[in-house]
Amino acid sequence: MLMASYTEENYLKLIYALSARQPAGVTTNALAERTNTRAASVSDMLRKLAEKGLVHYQKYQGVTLTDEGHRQALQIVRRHRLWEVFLVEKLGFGWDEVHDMAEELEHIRADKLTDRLAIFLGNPQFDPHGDPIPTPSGELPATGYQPLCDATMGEPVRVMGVLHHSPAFLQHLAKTGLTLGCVVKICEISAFDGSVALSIGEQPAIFVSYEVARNVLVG
Amino acid sequence: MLMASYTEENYLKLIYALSARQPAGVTTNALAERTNTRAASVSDMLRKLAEKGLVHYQKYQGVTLTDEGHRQALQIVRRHRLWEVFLVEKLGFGWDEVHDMAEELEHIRADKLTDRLAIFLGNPQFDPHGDPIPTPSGELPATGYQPLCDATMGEPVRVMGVLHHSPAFLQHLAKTGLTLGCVVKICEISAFDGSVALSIGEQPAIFVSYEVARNVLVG
DNA sequence: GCTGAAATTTAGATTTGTCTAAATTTATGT
DNA sequence: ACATAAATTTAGACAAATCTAAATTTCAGC
Repeated sequence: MLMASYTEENYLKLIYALSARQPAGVTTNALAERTNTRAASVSDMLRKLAEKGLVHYQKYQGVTLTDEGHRQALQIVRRHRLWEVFLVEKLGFGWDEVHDMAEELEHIRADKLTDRLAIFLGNPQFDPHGDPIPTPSGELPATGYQPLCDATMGEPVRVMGVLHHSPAFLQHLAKTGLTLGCVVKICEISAFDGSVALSIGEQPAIFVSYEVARNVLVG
Repeated sequence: MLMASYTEENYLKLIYALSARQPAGVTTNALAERTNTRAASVSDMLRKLAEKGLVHYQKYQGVTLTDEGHRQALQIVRRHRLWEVFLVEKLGFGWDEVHDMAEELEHIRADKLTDRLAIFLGNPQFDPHGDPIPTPSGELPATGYQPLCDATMGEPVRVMGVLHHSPAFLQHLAKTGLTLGCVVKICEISAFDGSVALSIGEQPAIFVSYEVARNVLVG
């Protein structure tokens, strides 16, 4: 009754991720879109996950994780983020290349493997995208980071993470020079289109779209 | 038409492994025993693999790999053995603990991952059990090793590998002191039960069963 | 060469995760 | 409030990988 299949794990992880934006309950359509399946398939799966006690599910009312579902989701997230560290730090991949590989590696459940991997990596607290890595017992270091677009104008802040992990977004960041750890300052937010004028370190100011500023975390 | 499923990969790998002992064709029952499934299920799968062009299959006559099947099997074996090196060399596992984890890791197909892993590990030629690691292009370093039981009496030889990978066997070896790389000499083969008297390095002679001697490779 | 045993395959069913199409429930606009 | 649009669920089907039970083929002993 307790062990989730590969597919079920992907649902748990996705419900966890979308819960941040939809705390009252993740919708069927939102899940269908992100899993590249149809809403009908999602309904079936939610019923099954509810039977297993991994989600709270009321028909037509969206879904949230149970305590057990939340615990399992955090384990998956922990494995995903540890493998991302491995791929970047040890194998030399770029942070824009590792998501799909980590997506497969995360499903290997052997706790001994995960724990030794964490030790091998020096028990990192954050993955290459700045996301916190849950501890073995499921605690998630709180970050208190905020989106770059909400930072105080003129105040220097450090880039600590991203909200999007798509290769396209990460490569775009690389081109603008916005790398993890660099210090930036908002110079101006355009009244015309919301574009954000930034200075990165001592460089002259550049413009990034509001969409970019909304998906970069600073602290 | 070309990509094999997780389960199909396990069949290919197994057919490859059993082909060494049954070059004329691996039997359905042999596969059923090793996959923990029934002969009927194996029949179904062999028909499917034949349709995909991965095996030569004549009803009632056993199965062999096609060139493409052989190529894919070697890729899987390469990944399996590279991950075993990683688990032992980098994460500090014993050689008796790594098989099941490698069994899952081997199914991650990303070539970039496999190639970078090989580089990270220093392009090893042999896994922790002494088995040769196929190259990216599918060449398998020939070893010319022979079972310990066939070694010339009184002649010192070096332990280079094992034919069995079960934790029970490997832990038994550890207890007798037969480790990879150690130098041994056959002192006597018992006429009573085939037990083999060995001296390991400068230590006084010990007895191991014929079954042990048959599954240790020396060269 | 026959005959029974062993090995193998076929037939039909089951489970998992998906689909399409139809039915149902909730939300929206006036 | 009420019609209709949007979201969601149900119904029925399918492919993958397995099973049991029955049928078939091969093999071994004589």
